[in-house]
Amino acid sequence: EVNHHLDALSQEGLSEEPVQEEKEAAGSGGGGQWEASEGKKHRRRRATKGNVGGDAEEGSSGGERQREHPFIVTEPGEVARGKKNGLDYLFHLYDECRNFLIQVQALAKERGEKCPNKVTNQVFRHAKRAGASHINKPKMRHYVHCYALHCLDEEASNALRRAFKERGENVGAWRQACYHPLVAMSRHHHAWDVDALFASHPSLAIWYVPTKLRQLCHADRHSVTNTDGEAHVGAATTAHSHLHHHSIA
Amino acid sequence: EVNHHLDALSQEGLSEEPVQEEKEAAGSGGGGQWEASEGKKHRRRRATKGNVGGDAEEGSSGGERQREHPFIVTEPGEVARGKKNGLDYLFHLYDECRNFLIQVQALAKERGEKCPNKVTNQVFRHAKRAGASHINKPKMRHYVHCYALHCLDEEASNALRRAFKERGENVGAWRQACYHPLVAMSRHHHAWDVDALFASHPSLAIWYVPTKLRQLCHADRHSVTNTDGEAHVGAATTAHSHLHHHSIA
DNA sequence: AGAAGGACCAGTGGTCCGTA
DNA sequence: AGAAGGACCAGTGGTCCGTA
Repeated sequence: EVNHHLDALSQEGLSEEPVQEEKEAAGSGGGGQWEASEGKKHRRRRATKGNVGGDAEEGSSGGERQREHPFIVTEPGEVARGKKNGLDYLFHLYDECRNFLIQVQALAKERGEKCPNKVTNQVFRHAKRAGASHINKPKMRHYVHCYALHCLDEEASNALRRAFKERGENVGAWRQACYHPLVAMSRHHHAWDVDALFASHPSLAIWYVPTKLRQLCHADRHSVTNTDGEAHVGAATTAHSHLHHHSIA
Repeated sequence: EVNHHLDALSQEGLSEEPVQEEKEAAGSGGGGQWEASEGKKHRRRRATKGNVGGDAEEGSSGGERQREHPFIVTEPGEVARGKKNGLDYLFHLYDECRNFLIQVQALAKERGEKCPNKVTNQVFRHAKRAGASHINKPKMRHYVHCYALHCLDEEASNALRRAFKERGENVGAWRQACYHPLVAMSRHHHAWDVDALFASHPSLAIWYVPTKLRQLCHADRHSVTNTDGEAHVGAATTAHSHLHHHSIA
Protein backbone atom coordinates (compact mmCIF):
# COMPACT_ATOMS: atom_id res chain seq x y z
CA GLU A 1 0.00 0.00 0.00
CA VAL A 2 2.72 2.46 0.93
CA ASN A 3 4.53 1.92 -2.37
CA HIS A 4 1.49 1.96 -4.63
CA HIS A 5 2.29 4.84 -6.91
CA LEU A 6 -0.15 7.71 -7.39
CA ASP A 7 -1.36 7.11 -3.82
CA ALA A 8 0.06 10.40 -2.70
CA LEU A 9 -1.94 12.10 -5.39
CA SER A 10 -5.24 10.34 -4.82
CA GLN A 11 -4.82 11.01 -1.14
CA GLU A 12 -5.04 14.68 -2.00
CA GLY A 13 -8.40 14.20 -3.63
CA LEU A 14 -7.14 15.78 -6.83
CA SER A 15 -6.64 12.76 -9.05
CA GLU A 16 -10.05 12.99 -10.67
CA GLU A 17 -9.75 11.87 -14.32
CA PRO A 18 -6.12 12.72 -14.93
CA VAL A 19 -5.07 12.77 -18.55
CA GLN A 20 -2.97 9.64 -19.01
CA GLU A 21 -0.41 11.33 -21.25
CA GLU A 22 3.00 11.27 -19.55
CA LYS A 23 1.67 9.56 -16.46
CA GLU A 24 5.14 8.31 -15.56
CA ALA A 25 6.15 11.85 -14.76
CA ALA A 26 3.02 12.72 -12.85
CA GLY A 27 3.59 9.81 -10.48
CA SER A 28 7.32 10.23 -10.08
CA GLY A 29 8.29 10.22 -6.44
CA GLY A 30 4.71 10.35 -5.29
CA GLY A 31 4.73 6.73 -4.13
CA GLY A 32 2.99 7.20 -0.82
CA GLN A 33 6.14 8.31 0.94
CA TRP A 34 4.59 11.56 2.15
CA GLU A 35 1.62 10.10 4.02
CA ALA A 36 1.38 8.70 7.53
CA SER A 37 0.23 5.04 7.56
CA GLU A 38 -3.12 5.43 9.21
CA GLY A 39 -5.56 3.83 6.80
CA LYS A 40 -6.30 5.81 3.70
CA LYS A 41 -9.58 7.17 2.48
CA HIS A 42 -10.04 6.52 -1.21
CA ARG A 43 -13.21 8.49 -1.66
CA ARG A 44 -13.08 10.56 -4.80
CA ARG A 45 -15.15 13.66 -5.08
CA ARG A 46 -16.04 15.79 -8.01
CA ALA A 47 -15.31 19.46 -8.08
CA THR A 48 -18.57 21.35 -8.42
CA LYS A 49 -17.50 24.20 -10.63
CA GLY A 50 -14.78 22.38 -12.51
CA ASN A 51 -17.37 19.85 -13.65
CA VAL A 52 -17.34 19.04 -17.34
CA GLY A 53 -20.54 17.90 -19.01
CA GLY A 54 -24.09 18.16 -17.79
CA ASP A 55 -24.56 15.16 -15.49
CA ALA A 56 -27.47 15.58 -13.13
CA GLU A 57 -25.84 15.68 -9.70
CA GLU A 58 -27.04 16.67 -6.27
CA GLY A 59 -25.22 19.76 -5.13
CA SER A 60 -24.96 18.61 -1.53
CA SER A 61 -23.58 15.11 -2.11
CA GLY A 62 -20.51 15.57 -4.30
CA GLY A 63 -20.34 19.31 -4.15
CA GLU A 64 -17.20 20.04 -2.16
CA ARG A 65 -14.37 21.79 -3.97
CA GLN A 66 -11.32 19.59 -3.72
CA ARG A 67 -7.99 21.09 -2.67
CA GLU A 68 -4.62 19.94 -1.47
CA HIS A 69 -4.30 19.59 2.27
CA PRO A 70 -2.69 22.64 3.86
CA PHE A 71 0.97 22.53 4.76
CA ILE A 72 2.21 22.29 8.34
CA VAL A 73 5.70 22.89 9.63
CA THR A 74 7.41 19.50 9.86
CA GLU A 75 10.95 18.47 10.75
CA PRO A 76 13.09 16.94 8.02
CA GLY A 77 11.89 13.39 7.43
CA GLU A 78 8.74 13.88 9.45
CA VAL A 79 5.47 12.75 7.92
CA ALA A 80 2.42 14.96 8.37
CA ARG A 81 -0.53 13.31 10.17
CA GLY A 82 -4.17 13.97 9.48
CA LYS A 83 -5.29 16.10 6.55
CA LYS A 84 -2.00 17.94 6.32
CA ASN A 85 1.05 17.94 4.08
CA GLY A 86 4.62 18.28 5.36
CA LEU A 87 7.48 20.41 4.10
CA ASP A 88 9.41 17.51 2.54
CA TYR A 89 6.37 17.04 0.32
CA LEU A 90 6.38 20.78 -0.48
CA PHE A 91 10.00 20.65 -1.58
CA HIS A 92 9.28 17.51 -3.56
CA LEU A 93 6.80 19.51 -5.66
CA TYR A 94 9.66 21.73 -6.81
CA ASP A 95 11.55 18.66 -7.96
CA GLU A 96 8.47 17.51 -9.85
CA CYS A 97 8.26 20.87 -11.59
CA ARG A 98 11.91 20.61 -12.53
CA ASN A 99 11.20 17.26 -14.19
CA PHE A 100 8.30 18.74 -16.10
CA LEU A 101 10.55 21.57 -17.26
CA ILE A 102 13.12 19.06 -18.48
CA GLN A 103 10.39 17.33 -20.49
CA VAL A 104 9.21 20.60 -22.01
CA GLN A 105 12.81 21.47 -22.90
CA ALA A 106 13.37 18.13 -24.60
CA LEU A 107 10.16 18.52 -26.62
CA ALA A 108 11.05 22.08 -27.61
CA LYS A 109 14.51 21.09 -28.82
CA GLU A 110 13.11 18.16 -30.78
CA ARG A 111 10.64 20.49 -32.48
CA GLY A 112 13.09 23.32 -33.03
CA GLU A 113 11.02 25.69 -30.90
CA LYS A 114 12.33 28.14 -28.37
CA CYS A 115 13.35 26.43 -25.20
CA PRO A 116 12.39 27.73 -21.72
CA ASN A 117 15.10 28.02 -19.07
CA LYS A 118 12.63 28.62 -16.27
CA VAL A 119 9.43 27.11 -14.93
CA THR A 120 7.00 29.10 -17.09
CA ASN A 121 3.26 29.00 -17.65
CA GLN A 122 3.96 26.50 -20.42
CA VAL A 123 5.53 24.13 -17.88
CA PHE A 124 2.60 24.43 -15.50
CA ARG A 125 0.24 23.74 -18.40
CA HIS A 126 2.30 20.69 -19.35
CA ALA A 127 2.17 19.45 -15.74
CA LYS A 128 -1.60 19.80 -15.65
CA ARG A 129 -1.98 17.97 -18.99
CA ALA A 130 0.24 15.22 -17.62
CA GLY A 131 -2.19 14.74 -14.76
CA ALA A 132 -0.29 16.62 -12.05
CA SER A 133 -3.33 18.57 -10.89
CA HIS A 134 -1.74 19.05 -7.47
CA ILE A 135 0.79 21.46 -9.02
CA ASN A 136 -0.28 25.04 -9.63
CA LYS A 137 1.49 28.31 -10.23
CA PRO A 138 0.33 30.42 -7.26
CA LYS A 139 1.39 27.75 -4.77
CA MET A 140 4.80 27.18 -6.31
CA ARG A 141 5.52 30.91 -6.54
CA HIS A 142 4.35 31.42 -2.96
CA TYR A 143 6.96 29.10 -1.44
CA VAL A 144 9.86 29.55 -3.88
CA HIS A 145 12.09 31.30 -1.38
CA CYS A 146 11.50 28.52 1.17
CA TYR A 147 12.73 26.05 -1.42
CA ALA A 148 15.65 28.38 -2.10
CA LEU A 149 16.78 28.20 1.50
CA HIS A 150 16.40 24.40 1.42
CA CYS A 151 18.66 24.27 -1.67
CA LEU A 152 21.26 26.79 -0.59
CA ASP A 153 21.68 25.98 3.07
CA GLU A 154 19.94 22.77 4.02
CA GLU A 155 21.36 22.89 7.55
CA ALA A 156 19.94 26.34 8.20
CA SER A 157 16.67 25.33 6.58
CA ASN A 158 16.39 22.23 8.76
CA ALA A 159 17.22 24.21 11.90
CA LEU A 160 14.53 26.76 11.06
CA ARG A 161 11.95 24.03 10.52
CA ARG A 162 12.76 22.43 13.88
CA ALA A 163 12.65 25.77 15.67
CA PHE A 164 9.31 26.80 14.20
CA LYS A 165 7.77 23.38 14.78
CA GLU A 166 9.00 23.51 18.39
CA ARG A 167 7.42 26.93 18.90
CA GLY A 168 4.16 25.76 17.33
CA GLU A 169 4.31 28.41 14.63
CA ASN A 170 2.09 28.11 11.58
CA VAL A 171 3.26 27.75 7.99
CA GLY A 172 2.87 31.44 7.27
CA ALA A 173 5.23 32.39 10.08
CA TRP A 174 7.82 29.82 8.96
CA ARG A 175 7.52 31.06 5.39
CA GLN A 176 8.17 34.65 6.50
CA ALA A 177 11.21 33.55 8.49
CA CYS A 178 12.79 31.99 5.41
CA TYR A 179 13.45 35.41 3.88
CA HIS A 180 16.09 36.68 6.25
CA PRO A 181 18.74 33.95 5.88
CA LEU A 182 18.47 34.40 2.12
CA VAL A 183 18.93 38.14 2.33
CA ALA A 184 22.02 37.52 4.45
CA MET A 185 23.42 35.06 1.90
CA SER A 186 22.74 37.47 -0.95
CA ARG A 187 24.46 40.22 1.04
CA HIS A 188 27.60 38.31 2.01
CA HIS A 189 28.20 35.96 -0.90
CA HIS A 190 26.80 37.92 -3.85
CA ALA A 191 26.94 41.61 -2.90
CA TRP A 192 23.10 41.71 -2.69
CA ASP A 193 22.73 40.30 -6.20
CA VAL A 194 19.88 37.89 -5.52
CA ASP A 195 19.76 36.83 -9.17
CA ALA A 196 23.34 35.61 -8.81
CA LEU A 197 22.35 33.83 -5.60
CA PHE A 198 19.58 31.93 -7.38
CA ALA A 199 21.83 31.23 -10.38
CA SER A 200 24.42 29.64 -8.09
CA HIS A 201 22.35 26.49 -7.54
CA PRO A 202 21.12 24.50 -10.55
CA SER A 203 17.84 23.34 -8.97
CA LEU A 204 17.06 26.90 -7.98
CA ALA A 205 18.20 28.63 -11.16
CA ILE A 206 15.06 27.48 -13.00
CA TRP A 207 12.82 29.55 -10.67
CA TYR A 208 12.06 33.24 -10.99
CA VAL A 209 13.32 35.32 -8.08
CA PRO A 210 10.23 36.36 -6.10
CA THR A 211 9.50 40.07 -6.09
CA LYS A 212 9.36 40.28 -2.31
CA LEU A 213 12.81 38.72 -1.88
CA ARG A 214 14.24 41.01 -4.55
CA GLN A 215 12.82 44.00 -2.69
CA LEU A 216 14.15 42.83 0.68
CA CYS A 217 17.65 42.45 -0.76
CA HIS A 218 17.44 45.91 -2.29
CA ALA A 219 16.27 47.41 1.01
CA ASP A 220 19.02 45.58 2.88
CA ARG A 221 21.63 46.96 0.49
CA HIS A 222 20.52 50.42 1.53
CA SER A 223 20.69 49.40 5.19
CA VAL A 224 16.97 49.80 5.67
CA THR A 225 15.71 47.53 8.41
CA ASN A 226 12.52 45.93 7.20
CA THR A 227 10.85 43.35 9.38
CA ASP A 228 7.39 43.73 7.88
CA GLY A 229 5.38 40.74 6.93
CA GLU A 230 3.69 40.01 3.63
CA ALA A 231 2.40 42.55 1.14
CA HIS A 232 -0.79 44.36 2.20
CA VAL A 233 0.43 44.31 5.77
CA GLY A 234 3.08 46.92 6.37
CA ALA A 235 3.76 50.45 5.27
CA ALA A 236 6.74 51.47 3.19
CA THR A 237 9.70 52.49 5.33
CA THR A 238 12.42 53.54 2.96
CA ALA A 239 15.18 56.06 3.25
CA HIS A 240 15.50 56.25 -0.54
CA SER A 241 11.99 57.02 -1.65
CA HIS A 242 13.20 58.62 -4.85
CA LEU A 243 14.31 55.20 -6.02
CA HIS A 244 11.12 53.44 -4.99
CA HIS A 245 8.04 53.47 -7.15
CA HIS A 246 6.29 50.76 -5.15
CA SER A 247 6.25 50.15 -1.43
CA ILE A 248 7.95 47.01 -0.24
CA ALA A 249 5.16 46.44 2.24
CA GLU B 1 26.97 70.62 -40.56
CA VAL B 2 28.10 67.02 -40.83
CA ASN B 3 28.95 66.81 -37.15
CA HIS B 4 25.90 68.61 -35.80
CA HIS B 5 24.40 65.98 -33.59
CA LEU B 6 20.77 64.93 -34.03
CA ASP B 7 21.05 65.83 -37.70
CA ALA B 8 20.75 62.22 -38.72
CA LEU B 9 17.51 62.08 -36.79
CA SER B 10 15.98 65.28 -38.04
CA GLN B 11 16.92 64.26 -41.53
CA GLU B 12 14.55 61.36 -41.11
CA GLY B 13 11.70 63.70 -40.33
CA LEU B 14 11.05 61.88 -37.08
CA SER B 15 12.46 64.27 -34.52
CA GLU B 16 9.16 65.98 -33.83
CA GLU B 17 9.08 67.06 -30.18
CA PRO B 18 11.44 64.48 -28.72
CA VAL B 19 11.29 64.10 -24.97
CA GLN B 20 14.48 65.67 -23.70
CA GLU B 21 15.09 63.02 -21.05
CA GLU B 22 18.30 61.16 -21.84
CA LYS B 23 18.92 63.09 -25.04
CA GLU B 24 22.61 62.22 -24.91
CA ALA B 25 21.74 58.65 -25.73
CA ALA B 26 19.30 59.46 -28.48
CA GLY B 27 21.94 61.38 -30.33
CA SER B 28 24.79 58.95 -29.78
CA GLY B 29 26.50 58.15 -33.03
CA GLY B 30 23.86 59.90 -35.06
CA GLY B 31 26.12 62.84 -35.93
CA GLY B 32 25.26 63.14 -39.56
CA GLN B 33 27.68 60.44 -40.58
CA TRP B 34 25.00 58.42 -42.44
CA GLU B 35 23.91 61.09 -44.87
CA ALA B 36 25.38 62.15 -48.18
CA SER B 37 26.36 65.85 -48.21
CA GLU B 38 23.83 67.19 -50.60
CA GLY B 39 22.08 69.99 -48.74
CA LYS B 40 19.65 68.98 -46.06
CA LYS B 41 15.98 69.66 -45.79
CA HIS B 42 14.99 70.71 -42.28
CA ARG B 43 11.27 70.77 -42.80
CA ARG B 44 9.41 69.22 -39.91
CA ARG B 45 5.99 67.76 -40.48
CA ARG B 46 3.34 66.62 -38.11
CA ALA B 47 1.96 63.14 -38.22
CA THR B 48 -1.76 63.32 -38.93
CA LYS B 49 -3.01 60.47 -36.80
CA GLY B 50 -0.37 60.69 -34.11
CA ASN B 51 -1.52 64.21 -33.38
CA VAL B 52 -2.12 65.02 -29.73
CA GLY B 53 -4.62 67.69 -28.83
CA GLY B 54 -7.32 69.24 -30.97
CA ASP B 55 -5.51 71.87 -33.04
CA ALA B 56 -7.45 72.87 -36.11
CA GLU B 57 -5.22 71.75 -38.99
CA GLU B 58 -5.73 71.38 -42.71
CA GLY B 59 -5.40 67.73 -43.67
CA SER B 60 -3.60 68.47 -46.91
CA SER B 61 -0.92 70.83 -45.64
CA GLY B 62 0.81 69.01 -42.79
CA GLY B 63 -0.90 65.69 -43.26
CA GLU B 64 1.82 63.33 -44.49
CA ARG B 65 2.76 60.48 -42.21
CA GLN B 66 6.46 60.71 -41.53
CA ARG B 67 8.60 57.57 -41.80
CA GLU B 68 12.23 56.64 -42.01
CA HIS B 69 13.65 56.48 -45.51
CA PRO B 70 13.68 52.94 -46.89
CA PHE B 71 16.91 50.98 -46.79
CA ILE B 72 18.92 50.22 -49.89
CA VAL B 73 21.73 47.73 -50.29
CA THR B 74 24.99 49.62 -49.80
CA GLU B 75 28.59 48.48 -49.66
CA PRO B 76 30.45 48.81 -46.37
CA GLY B 77 31.26 52.48 -45.83
CA GLU B 78 29.01 53.62 -48.63
CA VAL B 79 26.60 56.46 -47.90
CA ALA B 80 23.09 56.24 -49.30
CA ARG B 81 22.09 59.08 -51.65
CA GLY B 82 18.64 60.55 -51.95
CA LYS B 83 15.83 59.60 -49.60
CA LYS B 84 17.41 56.30 -48.69
CA ASN B 85 19.27 54.82 -45.75
CA GLY B 86 22.25 52.49 -46.09
CA LEU B 87 23.08 49.26 -44.31
CA ASP B 88 25.79 50.76 -42.10
CA TYR B 89 23.05 52.95 -40.68
CA LEU B 90 20.82 49.89 -40.21
CA PHE B 91 23.52 48.13 -38.20
CA HIS B 92 24.13 51.29 -36.24
CA LEU B 93 20.53 51.13 -35.03
CA TYR B 94 21.31 47.81 -33.36
CA ASP B 95 24.19 49.45 -31.52
CA GLU B 96 21.86 52.24 -30.41
CA CYS B 97 19.43 49.67 -29.03
CA ARG B 98 22.25 47.99 -27.18
CA ASN B 99 23.09 51.29 -25.50
CA PHE B 100 19.45 51.79 -24.51
CA LEU B 101 19.44 48.28 -23.06
CA ILE B 102 22.55 49.08 -21.00
CA GLN B 103 20.79 52.17 -19.64
CA VAL B 104 17.68 50.20 -18.73
CA GLN B 105 19.84 47.58 -17.02
CA ALA B 106 21.68 50.22 -14.99
CA LEU B 107 18.39 51.78 -13.89
CA ALA B 108 16.92 48.39 -12.98
CA LYS B 109 19.91 47.46 -10.84
CA GLU B 110 19.86 50.81 -9.11
CA ARG B 111 16.19 50.33 -8.28
CA GLY B 112 16.46 46.66 -7.32
CA GLU B 113 14.10 45.65 -10.10
CA LYS B 114 14.45 42.69 -12.40
CA CYS B 115 17.01 43.34 -15.05
CA PRO B 116 16.41 42.49 -18.74
CA ASN B 117 19.11 40.56 -20.64
CA LYS B 118 17.53 41.20 -24.01
CA VAL B 119 16.12 44.09 -26.01
CA THR B 120 12.55 43.92 -24.71
CA ASN B 121 9.47 46.07 -25.13
CA GLN B 122 10.68 47.99 -22.09
CA VAL B 123 13.87 48.92 -23.93
CA PHE B 124 11.98 50.09 -27.02
CA ARG B 125 9.73 52.17 -24.78
CA HIS B 126 12.79 53.68 -23.10
CA ALA B 127 14.29 54.49 -26.50
CA LYS B 128 11.11 56.25 -27.59
CA ARG B 129 10.93 58.22 -24.34
CA ALA B 130 14.55 59.22 -24.85
CA GLY B 131 13.61 60.72 -28.21
CA ALA B 132 14.79 57.90 -30.48
CA SER B 133 11.61 57.83 -32.50
CA HIS B 134 13.48 56.30 -35.43
CA ILE B 135 13.79 53.03 -33.49
CA ASN B 136 10.85 50.68 -33.46
CA LYS B 137 10.34 47.03 -32.67
CA PRO B 138 9.01 45.66 -36.00
CA LYS B 139 11.96 47.14 -37.90
CA MET B 140 14.59 45.85 -35.50
CA ARG B 141 13.08 42.37 -35.38
CA HIS B 142 12.79 42.31 -39.17
CA TYR B 143 16.52 42.71 -39.78
CA VAL B 144 17.99 40.94 -36.73
CA HIS B 145 19.44 38.08 -38.70
CA CYS B 146 21.13 40.52 -41.10
CA TYR B 147 22.80 42.12 -38.10
CA ALA B 148 23.70 38.64 -36.85
CA LEU B 149 25.63 37.91 -40.03
CA HIS B 150 27.35 41.29 -39.74
CA CYS B 151 28.45 40.40 -36.19
CA LEU B 152 29.44 36.80 -36.75
CA ASP B 153 31.14 36.98 -40.12
CA GLU B 154 31.74 40.53 -41.21
CA GLU B 155 33.73 39.38 -44.25
CA ALA B 156 30.90 37.22 -45.52
CA SER B 157 28.39 39.96 -44.71
CA ASN B 158 30.42 42.53 -46.66
CA ALA B 159 30.81 40.19 -49.63
CA LEU B 160 27.07 39.58 -49.71
CA ARG B 161 26.35 43.30 -49.64
CA ARG B 162 28.72 43.95 -52.53
CA ALA B 163 27.29 41.07 -54.55
CA PHE B 164 23.69 42.15 -54.07
CA LYS B 165 24.45 45.79 -54.77
CA GLU B 166 26.29 44.71 -57.93
CA ARG B 167 23.31 42.70 -59.10
CA GLY B 168 20.96 45.56 -58.33
CA GLU B 169 18.91 43.47 -55.89
CA ASN B 170 16.52 45.18 -53.49
CA VAL B 171 16.73 45.11 -49.71
CA GLY B 172 14.23 42.29 -49.41
CA ALA B 173 16.32 40.00 -51.58
CA TRP B 174 19.48 40.83 -49.65
CA ARG B 175 17.66 40.22 -46.38
CA GLN B 176 16.52 36.81 -47.55
CA ALA B 177 20.05 35.91 -48.61
CA CYS B 178 21.38 36.60 -45.11
CA TYR B 179 19.65 33.50 -43.74
CA HIS B 180 21.70 30.82 -45.44
CA PRO B 181 25.19 31.70 -44.19
CA LEU B 182 23.76 31.76 -40.66
CA VAL B 183 22.16 28.36 -41.03
CA ALA B 184 25.52 27.03 -42.25
CA MET B 185 27.30 28.54 -39.23
CA SER B 186 24.73 27.11 -36.85
CA ARG B 187 25.15 23.71 -38.52
CA HIS B 188 28.93 23.55 -38.51
CA HIS B 189 29.94 25.43 -35.38
CA HIS B 190 26.99 24.77 -33.06
CA ALA B 191 25.33 21.53 -34.22
CA TRP B 192 22.28 23.50 -35.41
CA ASP B 193 21.84 25.16 -32.01
CA VAL B 194 21.05 28.67 -33.22
CA ASP B 195 20.59 29.91 -29.65
CA ALA B 196 24.21 28.94 -28.99
CA LEU B 197 25.20 30.73 -32.19
CA PHE B 198 23.57 33.96 -31.04
CA ALA B 199 24.97 33.55 -27.52
CA SER B 200 28.49 33.30 -28.94
CA HIS B 201 28.68 37.01 -29.77
CA PRO B 202 28.00 39.59 -27.03
CA SER B 203 26.42 42.21 -29.30
CA LEU B 204 24.12 39.56 -30.73
CA ALA B 205 23.26 37.74 -27.50
CA ILE B 206 20.92 40.55 -26.45
CA TRP B 207 18.60 39.87 -29.42
CA TYR B 208 15.91 37.24 -29.60
CA VAL B 209 16.53 34.59 -32.24
CA PRO B 210 14.00 35.25 -35.01
CA THR B 211 11.40 32.53 -35.53
CA LYS B 212 12.15 32.13 -39.20
CA LEU B 213 15.89 31.52 -38.61
CA ARG B 214 15.09 29.03 -35.86
CA GLN B 215 12.82 27.15 -38.24
CA LEU B 216 15.37 27.16 -41.04
CA CYS B 217 18.02 25.69 -38.73
CA HIS B 218 15.58 23.03 -37.58
CA ALA B 219 14.69 22.14 -41.16
CA ASP B 220 18.36 22.03 -42.10
CA ARG B 221 19.10 19.65 -39.24
CA HIS B 222 16.60 17.26 -40.77
CA SER B 223 18.23 17.71 -44.19
CA VAL B 224 15.12 19.30 -45.62
CA THR B 225 16.04 21.65 -48.43
CA ASN B 226 14.08 24.83 -47.92
CA THR B 227 14.72 27.71 -50.26
CA ASP B 228 11.38 29.39 -49.74
CA GLY B 229 11.17 33.06 -49.09
CA GLU B 230 9.31 34.78 -46.31
CA ALA B 231 6.28 33.50 -44.45
CA HIS B 232 3.01 33.60 -46.42
CA VAL B 233 4.90 32.61 -49.54
CA GLY B 234 5.79 28.96 -49.63
CA ALA B 235 4.19 25.70 -48.61
CA ALA B 236 5.53 23.46 -45.88
CA THR B 237 7.90 20.80 -47.20
CA THR B 238 8.91 18.68 -44.26
CA ALA B 239 9.88 15.06 -44.00
CA HIS B 240 9.00 15.01 -40.30
CA SER B 241 5.47 16.32 -40.26
CA HIS B 242 4.71 14.59 -36.97
CA LEU B 243 7.13 16.96 -35.30
CA HIS B 244 5.80 20.06 -36.99
CA HIS B 245 2.72 21.86 -35.74
CA HIS B 246 3.27 24.91 -37.91
CA SER B 247 4.49 25.19 -41.45
CA ILE B 248 7.82 26.87 -41.96
CA ALA B 249 6.48 28.63 -45.02
C1' DA C 1 -8.17 32.61 11.98
C1' DG C 2 -4.88 30.51 8.16
C1' DA C 3 -4.28 28.72 3.68
C1' DA C 4 -5.00 26.79 -1.37
C1' DG C 5 -5.61 28.13 -6.14
C1' DG C 6 -9.00 29.90 -9.99
C1' DA C 7 -8.94 33.56 -12.44
C1' DC C 8 -7.81 38.04 -13.58
C1' DC C 9 -4.75 41.87 -15.44
C1' DA C 10 -1.04 44.78 -17.10
C1' DG C 11 2.41 44.54 -19.88
C1' DT C 12 5.25 40.87 -23.52
C1' DG C 13 6.85 38.78 -27.74
C1' DG C 14 5.63 38.49 -32.15
C1' DT C 15 4.24 40.18 -36.60
C1' DC C 16 0.22 41.40 -39.67
C1' DC C 17 -1.63 44.46 -42.62
C1' DG C 18 -3.46 49.10 -43.47
C1' DT C 19 -0.43 52.81 -45.09
C1' DA C 20 2.57 55.66 -48.01
C1' DA D 1 6.04 46.92 -56.88
C1' DG D 2 8.76 47.19 -52.20
C1' DA D 3 9.07 48.72 -47.57
C1' DA D 4 8.24 51.11 -42.76
C1' DG D 5 5.79 50.73 -38.42
C1' DG D 6 1.14 51.38 -35.72
C1' DA D 7 -1.43 48.47 -33.60
C1' DC D 8 -3.24 44.20 -32.56
C1' DC D 9 -3.35 39.49 -30.30
C1' DA D 10 -2.40 35.16 -27.97
C1' DG D 11 -0.25 33.70 -24.38
C1' DT D 12 3.11 35.53 -19.88
C1' DG D 13 4.46 36.73 -15.24
C1' DG D 14 2.51 37.96 -11.28
C1' DT D 15 -0.67 37.66 -7.50
C1' DC D 16 -5.33 39.05 -5.65
C1' DC D 17 -9.23 37.73 -3.50
C1' DG D 18 -13.45 34.89 -3.51
C1' DT D 19 -13.45 30.26 -1.47
C1' DA D 20 -13.38 26.48 1.89
